[in-house]
Amino acid sequence: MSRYNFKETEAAWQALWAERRCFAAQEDARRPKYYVLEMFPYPSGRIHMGHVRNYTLGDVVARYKRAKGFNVLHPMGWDAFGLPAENAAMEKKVHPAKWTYDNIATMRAQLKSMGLSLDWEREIATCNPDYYRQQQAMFVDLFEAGLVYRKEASVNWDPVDRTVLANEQVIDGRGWRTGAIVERRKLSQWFFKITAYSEELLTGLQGLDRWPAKVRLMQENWIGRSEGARAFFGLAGRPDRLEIFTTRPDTLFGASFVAIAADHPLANEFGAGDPGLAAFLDECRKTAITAEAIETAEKKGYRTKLEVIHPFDGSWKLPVYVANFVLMEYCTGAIFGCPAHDQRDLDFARKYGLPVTPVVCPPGEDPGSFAIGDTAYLEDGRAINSRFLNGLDVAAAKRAAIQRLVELGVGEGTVHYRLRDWLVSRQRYWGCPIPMIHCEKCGIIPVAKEALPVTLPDDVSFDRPGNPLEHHPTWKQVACPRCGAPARRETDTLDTFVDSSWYFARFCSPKSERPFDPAAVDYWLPIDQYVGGVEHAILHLLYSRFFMRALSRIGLLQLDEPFAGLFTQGMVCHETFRDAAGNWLLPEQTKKTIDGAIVSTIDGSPVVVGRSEKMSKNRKNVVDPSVIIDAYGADTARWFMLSDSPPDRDLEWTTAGVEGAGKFAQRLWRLITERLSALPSAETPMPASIDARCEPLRRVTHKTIAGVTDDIEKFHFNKAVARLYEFVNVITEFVGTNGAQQAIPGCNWALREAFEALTRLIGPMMPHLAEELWRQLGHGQLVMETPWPEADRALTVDDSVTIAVQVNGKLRATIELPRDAAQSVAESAALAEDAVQRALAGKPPRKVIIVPNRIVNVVA
RNA sequence: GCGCACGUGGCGAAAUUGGUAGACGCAUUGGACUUAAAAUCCAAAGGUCGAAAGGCCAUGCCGGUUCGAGUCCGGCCGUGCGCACCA
Repeated sequence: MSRYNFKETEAAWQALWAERRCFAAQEDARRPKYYVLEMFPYPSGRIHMGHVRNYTLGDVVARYKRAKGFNVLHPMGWDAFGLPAENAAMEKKVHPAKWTYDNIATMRAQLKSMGLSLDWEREIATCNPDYYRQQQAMFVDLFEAGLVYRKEASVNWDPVDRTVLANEQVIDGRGWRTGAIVERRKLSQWFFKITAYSEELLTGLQGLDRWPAKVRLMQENWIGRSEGARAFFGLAGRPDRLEIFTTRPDTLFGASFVAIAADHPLANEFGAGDPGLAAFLDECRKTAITAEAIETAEKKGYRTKLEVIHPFDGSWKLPVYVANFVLMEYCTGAIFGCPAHDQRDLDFARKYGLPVTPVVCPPGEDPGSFAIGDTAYLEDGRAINSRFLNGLDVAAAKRAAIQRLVELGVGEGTVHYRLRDWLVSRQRYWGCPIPMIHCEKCGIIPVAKEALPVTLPDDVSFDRPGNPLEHHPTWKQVACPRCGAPARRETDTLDTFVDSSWYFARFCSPKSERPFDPAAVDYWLPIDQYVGGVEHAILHLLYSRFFMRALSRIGLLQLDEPFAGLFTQGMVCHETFRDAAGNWLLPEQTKKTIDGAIVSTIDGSPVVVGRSEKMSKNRKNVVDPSVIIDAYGADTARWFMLSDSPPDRDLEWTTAGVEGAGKFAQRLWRLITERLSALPSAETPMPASIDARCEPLRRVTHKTIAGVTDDIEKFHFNKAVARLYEFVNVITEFVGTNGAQQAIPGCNWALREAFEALTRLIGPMMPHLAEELWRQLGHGQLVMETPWPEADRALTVDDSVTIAVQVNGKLRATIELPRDAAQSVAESAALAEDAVQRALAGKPPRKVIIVPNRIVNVVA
């Protein structure tokens, strides 16, 4: 029995693909293009199973589309800047650049062993000065276009990584990488003006019909559009005014107080002359901002000595509170409270004895007697107690109130977005230097384009905490480009999410002297299919959508949406193991004893098996892809990744599953290679007449072609796998299990057809095995150069159909009928069934429902 | 708290979108081959009653619509994800 030697075979085909430059892409106006991309990896050391899944999914698409005749671009690169390199530098005394490039070399070799159809000639690394030089030029252009600015703001500070973070990188009040509770710090920082595109980024989502609805919704919520009005309340006895935002301008006559944030300028001003207020402000600032803290924190206010005047009535004064639930970060940091129609305001009013005036009357209630109890009324109704608004419904009252605000010059209708500008400066070394110079005389001056790139100095030390660029003895000393006086180079570097916001466009012309070659980006963009983890639903995917718009503004390309199709894959999970002391154990440090118990291989002690979780180094529930590829081969690892679980769901890694995949590869090998001698040659045309006994096999072949094609188009790879198993089972049954002698003698041509279809259909999933089988089948051409098989429609539709027969909705029999048989034929055939008659128990059917080619339901 | 998903055998999952629930795989059990094991092949298998034929019960729970519901509607329960003092 011959065994498939995956080790030699995989290496040989990989070498041949590389030698023939099979995956090198070139623009070709005559062919339809297809750009498929997986999110590029951070070179952390070695690839993990998440990478294997991600790149396998993308590679199936790439190879399939190539076979379908598309000109496919499928590149790979490295998201190479980032903090782990600096941490490694501190711990292992190795330079971040060396650490990073060593990791890239390791991971590149690992990826190559997977047999991915990647165009390695386009490989890029974001830490390469050739790459970040372009990014620095973009930064300067964006600065000049007003899309980059520097301002002092209250920002998120991660005390562990010792850098600021963007809003998107703070999750539940904690840094996204470190998990440390972020602090608020007032710092001068660089921002990208993503808010200039709030509306566009929101409406653009509607056109992304090949994105998961979930991701679109998340971005929609993140942008957080709310329509309402801004209104000005005059400060009693002062010339200035207080600006508030509300979504309910129709309830202005129900106002009973105004509340401002503790960080509001007015709060600070009054705190100076009011020790009680000063103490309250202190208390507010100390309150943590984690989810739990917010959940439990009591809603508190402090009544200031300030009063404001109602925008609609100069004689109506309202008290001003400082309240701990009003956020300076959101909108103007000031609200008006309408207790009758907002639950939080109601609680507040009850607590501090403020009036509760209903101004919206529910339908059916008497306006004269309607009163609010413990629950605010939030629904629609008619305006009451609201002078000129009385009688209007909520929507009309909103419009009328806004109109009056405008007439009186005390406000206007407005749209507010939750999205904040993107804070991009980081106080770290291993990132793209921000090409700016601070001159005492001239201010902030961009580095001249000719002087780019501003490269990172090599001679840095990580001996003390903080930014090594800041500590460098000479690097930041520079002459002002404008006046020549001694000036200071910007020592902040860019958020690595900037690097990843345009890498996919750089792949179109990775060696261009300009950021992009216009012909190349015109040809390849947008990306037809992007594949990656859902954890980037907001961060990377939103930033990139913004960045393409910003780059279009400065004329580098013309593109709004970079990712026409998006697929978010699930995680790779594995059981977790701990020993008696609670220490995590690697899967290979555990074994199953004869009686089924799991014990440690270190000391034989019992192991506690925990629930399956995402593979992570912390929990040690990881399996090294290289170990698997060495033991089972890349094709087997890929096949397992594709079987069983739908790609968008989490996948449970099991040794048994991988072994099953390996067995299938061997089974395929035997099935085909053991019967080669019986087959007609590869060039034999279809015989003029084919033995009727071959038809069942031919039908299954063509149905499988049609089914697998449809499954791949829809990303239902697990179903494609199941279908191929079924196909193999059918072929096996057809040929018998003891070699070729049992096959129907006249059907060798049909058998070759089945084998060839099978080989081509597994090509995207198990490319090496497919190539080898294709060669064994006598083909000189590569299977990856062979067009995708076409199903013969005449063979995918059966002449007869199995119809279910129900009595009162319960299955009683099945009948075989010619396709599209007359309803009367179906009815009499159904009624002729014994089981049907038994179920009817002699009663005549009241009604017979017939769905052609599907079902007959007899109603008794 | 708000929003969005999802709940199907021992396990991963299918189910042509309202029409034969459990395809396919894993694990399991029996058998063949073998001195034996591995590998391979064949077969069984949702639960339950039954010797069998066959019946009944089964898609988280409770209702509803329908000739017919895993699929649609309403209400619970549970899990996961996102956002969260959002004005």
